[in-house]
Amino acid sequence: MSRSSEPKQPEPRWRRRAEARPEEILDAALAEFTARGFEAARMEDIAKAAGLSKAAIYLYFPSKMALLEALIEAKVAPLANQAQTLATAGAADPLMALRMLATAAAFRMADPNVIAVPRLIIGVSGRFPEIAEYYRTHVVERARAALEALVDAGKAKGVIRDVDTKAVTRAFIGPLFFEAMWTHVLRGESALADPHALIAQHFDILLNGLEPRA
Amino acid sequence: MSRSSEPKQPEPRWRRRAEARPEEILDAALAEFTARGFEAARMEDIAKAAGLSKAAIYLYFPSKMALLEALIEAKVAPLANQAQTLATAGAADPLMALRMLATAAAFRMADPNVIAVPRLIIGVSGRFPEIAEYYRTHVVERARAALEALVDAGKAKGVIRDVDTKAVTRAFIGPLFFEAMWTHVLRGESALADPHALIAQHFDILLNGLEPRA
Amino acid sequence: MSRSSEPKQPEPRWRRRAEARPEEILDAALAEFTARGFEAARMEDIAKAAGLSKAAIYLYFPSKMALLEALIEAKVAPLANQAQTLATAGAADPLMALRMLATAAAFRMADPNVIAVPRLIIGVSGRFPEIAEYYRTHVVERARAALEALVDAGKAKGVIRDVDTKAVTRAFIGPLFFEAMWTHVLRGESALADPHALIAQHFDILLNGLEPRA
Amino acid sequence: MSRSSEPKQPEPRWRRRAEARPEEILDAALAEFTARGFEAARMEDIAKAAGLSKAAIYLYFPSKMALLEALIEAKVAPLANQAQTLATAGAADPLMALRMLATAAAFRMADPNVIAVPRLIIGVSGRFPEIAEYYRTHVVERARAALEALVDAGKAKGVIRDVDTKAVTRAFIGPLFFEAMWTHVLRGESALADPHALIAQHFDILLNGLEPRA
DNA sequence: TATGAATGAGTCTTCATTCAT
DNA sequence: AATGAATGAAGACTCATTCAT
Repeated sequence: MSRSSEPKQPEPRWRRRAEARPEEILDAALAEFTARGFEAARMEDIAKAAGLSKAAIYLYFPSKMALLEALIEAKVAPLANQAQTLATAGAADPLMALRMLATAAAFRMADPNVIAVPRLIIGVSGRFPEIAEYYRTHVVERARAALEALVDAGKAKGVIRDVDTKAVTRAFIGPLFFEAMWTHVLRGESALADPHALIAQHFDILLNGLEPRA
Repeated sequence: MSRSSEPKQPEPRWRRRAEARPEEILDAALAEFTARGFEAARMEDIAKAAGLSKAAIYLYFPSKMALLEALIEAKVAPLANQAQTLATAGAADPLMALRMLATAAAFRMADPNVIAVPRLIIGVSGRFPEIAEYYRTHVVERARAALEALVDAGKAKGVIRDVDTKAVTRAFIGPLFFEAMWTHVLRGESALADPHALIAQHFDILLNGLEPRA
Repeated sequence: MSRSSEPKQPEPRWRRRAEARPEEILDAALAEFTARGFEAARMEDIAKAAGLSKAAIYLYFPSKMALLEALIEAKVAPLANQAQTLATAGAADPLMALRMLATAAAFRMADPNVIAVPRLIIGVSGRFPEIAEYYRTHVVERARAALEALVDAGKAKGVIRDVDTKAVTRAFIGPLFFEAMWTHVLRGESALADPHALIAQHFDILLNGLEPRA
Repeated sequence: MSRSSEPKQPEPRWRRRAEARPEEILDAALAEFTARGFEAARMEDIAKAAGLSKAAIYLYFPSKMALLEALIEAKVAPLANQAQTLATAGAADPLMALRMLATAAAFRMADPNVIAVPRLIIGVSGRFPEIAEYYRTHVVERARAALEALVDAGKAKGVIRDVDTKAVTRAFIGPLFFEAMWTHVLRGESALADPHALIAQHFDILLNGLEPRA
């Protein structure tokens, strides 16, 4: 039990938190990029937001562009995983999985960060198509694939009508995406004041297509 | 001799295109803004694309920002009108109106210019919220209102089930919007290779929610 | 005779001397590069010396490096030609040619600009070996070749002893080069206060080797 | 216990190389300064080459400039001594001394380090005239003086013709200097592939001027 | 109306130098 | 003695905008 028995762990008191820095910087960068756009964001502001001097950022990232890339990559990895998980975990009860997914999505939509990255990508897609492509292949395409797998599973199980899988998927994603843009980019009044009710409505529409009503 | 005898024709040899200029410039600006983003777009490139010298642009627009504003305004006006028209024209047969609308939208989606403005707005929304607001109130809100009017009309006529109007509207717009982003921003392969078929599918899903199948 | 008969030569009164600029800039650049070294020279100072704003330089040269390259090239061309001329023009009386050459060189040595370029090249040779090579092949090697041709011609005519051509050439160039460095780089007191006398001495030494004294 | 009993040996485990450090650093500095020029050389690279961290250099030298100064001084001292020695040691047989000197110089010329310092000085002379002056007074002027002493001694002994001492000296140094620049700075093919033979030729020229052939 | 030339203000990036450990 | 982390100051380069013609 006794910690005292352990040999000396030099563990400098706080090591100037060097290894926390990259993440802090990326967070600051995302914030600035989102607020001002990639081009208009100033390294100095990112630095200030991260609590560093301008020059210090370059100890961790070699350029503004690298910051953007690292940012995308960092934010993308978890999403890709989630998609993977979803497809397998939901295979047992695809319909339930879709329902839960929509509800979860609707709730997370209150967080402006959710669309921060997509929005950023839309902004830079013209100049850096590789980034758009990276996002498409690593996130959107995987998410689509996961959803399609769920729908196909549902169709196989007979719990979902025989509709075009791609169309359903699009019909599933689209409104959520649009809602996010509407709310956080256009700053329109969210229709999701009561996400429960509205998602139910939305899903009802979809489900009526998927699962013909009695 | 005799200049004085002529009526006041100030030698219009080159004049002809003069008043076409503003529009040409705006087109060039939209192209550059879309391709590079507002910040990264260079006045010089816009000028080149419009066939003018950099300085000449300033004879028509006082600043880059003014270019952006004029651009939005110019592209927005027709849309606002269309929305207006739609609501009234479609009142007679709302369901048919919605169908035609979806089909038309799907077809126009092949044109990358369709999302050029929305995309641009997403890009600058962080820095110029007024622009985002302008677009929201002048375009998106009106379009929504028009659609909602159609749906409500449909419900009143009994040809549309009693669902939540806002939800249907979102379910109608969302997938189209998403498809546009997917295709032109992320450069994903369009699911609309055969728009007819797919829109039918999409609409089928919606309609199954709107108009319960037998 | 009458100019008046000619059609309108628009010839703007002074055309803002745009085409004189590049040379002015190069001169300023040479001065700064020589005074401070390539790295330490600031574009702003070059601009100031050339009577322009910093940004204006970039209308004529795309980068500091380009400035250096253009500079070398501009200063090198005439030298290369002179070498060419020398070899042919002097073929008739090689000994006289060498004498005159040495005298001319000694006189021009008073001008600090003479070694400005060689000195600059020595300074940047480590970082930009291509520039050193360019200078070697275009200037030094040609000069050597021209001198060697003269010496060989002299030997063929019997007015120069049968010494090793390369060695003579080196013995001819070396002291002049050293004198230049001594005077302008190390700011030592020139031994050439009376170039005539000293060149005579120097040449006497050489000639006594070339043409054994009675 | 008992530390007190030991004599003051402050644990010299690692000490050994400590006092070699300054020299190692200076060597690294010379290498970098030569390769990139004083301005372009980065302290970090010097540190790396010397096997230290950037900050550690400052424990030995207070600034980059100090590094340059120390460097010059360190490299200059031996040269000054050699010159001193030369003049006295060669007084007995000045002609032989000059011959040996030339041969030795020619052989040492294969080592690129020989001109490293002169080259460096030429590079920084514009910005730091004091350094150029230091080098001139401490090295070049002394070397000249030593050579002139030899020549004068030769003249006094009657083994050297009565030429202008300064001119001979210059004629002696110049070609060697030029050869060094040619070889190591311009990277031209050395004429000294066989130094013996060529020096003989070179010296032959000089000596024929000093000591008229039969 | 049109433009080649010019510039002021700004941004990214670098680097000698210092600091805390 | 040594270093990883940090920064202030500076410089190359860009670009929206203005000016003179």
